[in-house]
Amino acid sequence: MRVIFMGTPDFSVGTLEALLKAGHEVVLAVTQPDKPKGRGNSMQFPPVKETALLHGIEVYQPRKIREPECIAYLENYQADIIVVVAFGQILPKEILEMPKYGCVNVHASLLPKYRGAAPIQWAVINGEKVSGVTTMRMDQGLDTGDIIMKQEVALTKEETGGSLFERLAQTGADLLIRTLQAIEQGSAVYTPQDHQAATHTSIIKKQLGEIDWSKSAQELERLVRGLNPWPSAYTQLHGKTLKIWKTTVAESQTEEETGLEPGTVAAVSKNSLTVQTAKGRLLLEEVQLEGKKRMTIDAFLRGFPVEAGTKFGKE
RNA sequence: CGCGGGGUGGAGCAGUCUGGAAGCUCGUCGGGCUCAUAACCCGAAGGUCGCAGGUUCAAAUCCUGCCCCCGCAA
Repeated sequence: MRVIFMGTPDFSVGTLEALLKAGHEVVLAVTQPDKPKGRGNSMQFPPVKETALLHGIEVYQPRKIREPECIAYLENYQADIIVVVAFGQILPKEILEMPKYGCVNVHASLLPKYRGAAPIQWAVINGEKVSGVTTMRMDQGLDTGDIIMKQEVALTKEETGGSLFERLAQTGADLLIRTLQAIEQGSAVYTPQDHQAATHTSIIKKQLGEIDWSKSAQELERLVRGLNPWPSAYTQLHGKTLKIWKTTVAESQTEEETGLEPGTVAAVSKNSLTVQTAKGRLLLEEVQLEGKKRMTIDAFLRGFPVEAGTKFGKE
């Protein structure tokens, strides 16, 4: 099929490549404008642009896809279908109705659950056992279109936002190819969503990573996993930012909660550090002090001794 | 030129301001103790102090340029 692809981040790249591999004719890649990124604010291409250029696909980077001239521009390509994966802009009705087969979206959750911006991280943060990807025919609402296919993916105990991201990107790419096949053969079934059962996720802000020690150890352990590798969970130690990359919930919680304030270092040995939370204790296993590299807790403690009773968080 | 921290034996750090013998906590290797051990005791190896210039009797330390890593902000 003649396909226009819309997407921006790494998550979209797998699907774009799958489309090409499956022999579809990708006539245009639409992606967000280049933005200054990284240290020194150097300009960087969005991942989809990188990939498109690599395969000699034309790239289009409108600031506002809604503009009439942008819409007219897309018309020229006479695409059969538009595939949208994490594009980052809302498509107007004119575009949704433009291609013969409409616009198909790959969403990284089992709709109608986790509609919205960051379904992957939230699934991990909320401790879901199962998540997945859904393909749907887009309509004007946010992730409200009719479902075409779903594929479940089980989360592991050590799942991080990053690991699930990769797995769902791959799963999504496969599912999209199968979805296009079904559409082409006319066997696709469009099932309306159960809007009553819908849940929404909010966009992840960096501030979400600020550890609130008055939560339970289990919640915090999930938060750390969900926000790894981006934007990461963090707290403060002696006024410096300390990123927390990996933790485990301390096992034996039998001893009474000793009255330690949440955020207080409950125990230190030469290769472990245990912090009191509102409920249970958290073992820090991998951390990164501001300006330093990420390191295991024993390495960290060697060069930066921490005493029991030290408080984490803002003073 | 957005702001800031840093590069010191294999790991993590101190020392730099106030130039003048390479330090700390570990790891590694050898020996000892022990029923035993990741514990304890004794000893050893291992470093162009990121790179290149400069100042000086003398530079990890002061000056200049470059490379690399990282935190914040977007």
